[in-house]
Amino acid sequence: MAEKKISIAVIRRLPKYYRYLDELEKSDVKGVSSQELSELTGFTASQIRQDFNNFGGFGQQGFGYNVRSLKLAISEILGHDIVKNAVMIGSGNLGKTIAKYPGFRDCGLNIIGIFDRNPNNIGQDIDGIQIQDIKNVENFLENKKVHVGIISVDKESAQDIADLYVKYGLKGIWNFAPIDLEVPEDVYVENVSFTESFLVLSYFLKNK
Amino acid sequence: MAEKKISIAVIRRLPKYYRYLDELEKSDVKGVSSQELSELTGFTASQIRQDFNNFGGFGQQGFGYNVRSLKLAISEILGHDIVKNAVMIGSGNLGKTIAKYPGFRDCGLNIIGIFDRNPNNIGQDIDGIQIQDIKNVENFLENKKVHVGIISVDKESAQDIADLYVKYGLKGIWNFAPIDLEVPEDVYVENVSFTESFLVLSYFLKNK
DNA sequence: GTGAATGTGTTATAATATTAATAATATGGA
DNA sequence: TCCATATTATTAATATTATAACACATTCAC
Repeated sequence: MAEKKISIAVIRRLPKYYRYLDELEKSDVKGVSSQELSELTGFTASQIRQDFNNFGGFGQQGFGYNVRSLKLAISEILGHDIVKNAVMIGSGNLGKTIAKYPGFRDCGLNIIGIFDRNPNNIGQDIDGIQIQDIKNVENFLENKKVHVGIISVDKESAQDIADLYVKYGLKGIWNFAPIDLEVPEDVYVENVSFTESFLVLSYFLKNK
Repeated sequence: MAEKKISIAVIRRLPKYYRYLDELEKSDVKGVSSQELSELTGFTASQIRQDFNNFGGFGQQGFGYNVRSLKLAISEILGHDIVKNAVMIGSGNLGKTIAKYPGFRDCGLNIIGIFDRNPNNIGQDIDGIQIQDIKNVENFLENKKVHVGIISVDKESAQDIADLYVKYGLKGIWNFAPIDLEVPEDVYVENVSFTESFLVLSYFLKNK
């Protein structure tokens, strides 16, 4: 198969489509047109049709898209339904918040281990997961099937943690530290940066 | 003046430039070339020069860019140095984490009020700010100079909060709820979506 | 059944963004 | 002072992304 490469811009729109399709399905709506989705999402109908066509024609001419099957298709592409075991290092405020965040289960995120070096945190329980001493993390990564490494430590330690994740073969890193991690080609890093986000807001506050 | 519009893609790169320039300045580096910045940021040197030229030539041919003045220029563009008073509604795990997040002061974020409807939270103190009853928020917005509204409530309440912020004339909303807010043209909403971020990671985990 | 209306899939066009190429300019050493 | 070097500013070329256009399949009313 030709494996047409789907652009990152399209990928970043998929979760939004998914969200609305999920809502529609819950409201028992069976079909939806690109025009209707356009009104919901704010993207143009043309773009929506283009996006969906990236992964094969789902629509039915004269009718629109079947909500359920389109949602499933997007879910499939995003790997929504696959369970992704994750380890978190750093259980400060941010780590705890992420670990407790509702709705991740629905994305297939399954945090199976949380580690910290702070003795005050070790032993605490976050939604049924006990925070372990970071000393145990290598052993844990060695023996468990872990797909995603979450980094919620300060920026000084973040690269070390990333190196550790890479060493144990994790291919996905979810990084909350405000630093650019250096990882091999085949590892994907998804950054969440509060500061960068806020600065963009700051820009528009000033220039709008 | 011609007010050349700077594209959003450029704006989203600026915080990263700022970060590295800040580091360089702290290491007492006086000048930097686009080539060097390229190695640091991962953007091409050509793109970096283009970006900087969007807001006037700062470089010196044969030498590069002056770290300090370039940093100041970017800071100026982002409105980094301007104090932005903010109100937060929703002081659950996420709200508390944001409120305590270190480094925001350096971006000009100044949270002056935190509100919640949960009696268990009201009265608690977050880094010197007392959580108030949400009943008081209208009065607060009426009387204080507030620039940014932070939304850290669940998605069911988010639109109501947004409406409230809009009603009191705030022009910037920092939204952490997983929903697209409807606001007038002149209000800018910056979304932070953990779920969307994670799903992109999920995609690459599967397709890389 | 037939024809108008709907709405996709696809191709064409336009707009943006990125990268490359080149001309211009400051620096520093002989 | 003049030349070689470094490196920007600017223009040009390319690639990517988004929008528009339209032919054609499907539905639905009559």
